[in-house]
Amino acid sequence: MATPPTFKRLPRAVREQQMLDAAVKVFSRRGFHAASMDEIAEDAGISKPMVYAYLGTKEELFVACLHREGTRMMQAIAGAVAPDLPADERLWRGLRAFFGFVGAHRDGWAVLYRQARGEQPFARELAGMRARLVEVVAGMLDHALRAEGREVGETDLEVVAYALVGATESLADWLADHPDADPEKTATRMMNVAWLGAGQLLAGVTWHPRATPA
Amino acid sequence: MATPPTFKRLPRAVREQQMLDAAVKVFSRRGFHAASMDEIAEDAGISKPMVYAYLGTKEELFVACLHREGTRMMQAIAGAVAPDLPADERLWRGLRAFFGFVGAHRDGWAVLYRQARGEQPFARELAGMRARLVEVVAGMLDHALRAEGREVGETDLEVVAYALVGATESLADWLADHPDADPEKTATRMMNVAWLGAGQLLAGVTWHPRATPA
DNA sequence: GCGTAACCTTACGGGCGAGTAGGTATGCTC
DNA sequence: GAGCATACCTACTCGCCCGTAAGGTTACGC
Repeated sequence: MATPPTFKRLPRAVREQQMLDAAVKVFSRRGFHAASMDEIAEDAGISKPMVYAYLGTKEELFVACLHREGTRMMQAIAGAVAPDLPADERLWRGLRAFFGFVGAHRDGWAVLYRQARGEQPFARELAGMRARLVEVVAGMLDHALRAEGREVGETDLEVVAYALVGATESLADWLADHPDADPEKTATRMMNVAWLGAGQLLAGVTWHPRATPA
Repeated sequence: MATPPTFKRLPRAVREQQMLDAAVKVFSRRGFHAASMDEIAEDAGISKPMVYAYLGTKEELFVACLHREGTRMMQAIAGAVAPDLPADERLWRGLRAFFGFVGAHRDGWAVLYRQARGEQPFARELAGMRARLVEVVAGMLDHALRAEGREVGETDLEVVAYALVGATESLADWLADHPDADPEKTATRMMNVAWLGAGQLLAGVTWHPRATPA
């Protein structure tokens, strides 16, 4: 026949990646429920049964997206952070890697951050990843604090780490919505907020309510 | 008949509030799509057609939830912040009001923060509220900076404000997941991070990358 | 060149849930 | 206590979309 049409036969591994790409794209735009398997299949240039054959049901497909994007992100960060560097250098490299990842994978970020958060079955999965990040940050703070001979309650540490992670995510979201923004510069800005604020804590400065009016 | 059953006839305004209460509850747990109008109606102790009669379609119902919770939150904050106070006092009161609101309306917060964010039609609505908050925070920073005779680019200001708002939201989320946590104390913690970090900026301290290795 | 296994399709079943049609009871006004 | 408006219900329609059955086509071993 003429036009042995664009339907090239491809090995499974390749198709799977194409499907995941399409799924991430569609899920990020529509959300889990509003996304249709038909649209994902069409966007991947393949028919629906193939998706079921390779990646399974819709939930499993979403989880697969979560895993791929989450792993990529974690590896990007872990790969940038050498454990024997001083704390601020580690933080800086981690932030740079993180914002770099978000800038390069906006769809993936949207799935991780905006979509998976609300839907019950997946929220736990995400909370786990987030918790690991918080733990790492808290560890860095704790390490730095002890080096100064100071110490802070575990909950306080966790909460501050939470705040820092939240601030970072928020900036990532800002970045995702401003395609022209520079990841590097955004990382520098975040570094300023984080390191300077943390520096105060390290120095033992604290704010407390004034007259404590009822 | 015996048992003139619990079906009391109630005026419209009351039912509407009950429905909104139920809707917020169900939406917060299930998310927009997974929530069913039947479940909302049942939870409100009423039948489905009443919901349609009073609040309209599912989307309209969700928007109504967004509006009620959003307005409540904004009013709680605005009511706590007197405009002629010093900046740190205003920030402190705003934070206290905010965390107080979240602690008292965890479901409402979940709808605003976790659910509305991903779904396309509503994201804009939310982004607007968020933008107003960011603007207010940026305004406070700018005001404080000018009082010190310093000045900062508009984008920088916006980005820092974004980070602070993000950190605050993140802590709110932490609060929502820890029912025993104290909103007041959480607000104090956030105040520490925000004010101390901001204080550094006010003082003109900045962090910058060291040797700038490629 | 022919079997066989993997790749890929069209076309359908079936359930779930948004939205509605049409009717019943209750309170309020005069 | 007749009339009317408003609160309220049961029971349906209908479309969308997940998931699958059954069959066609390309490559590859031998």
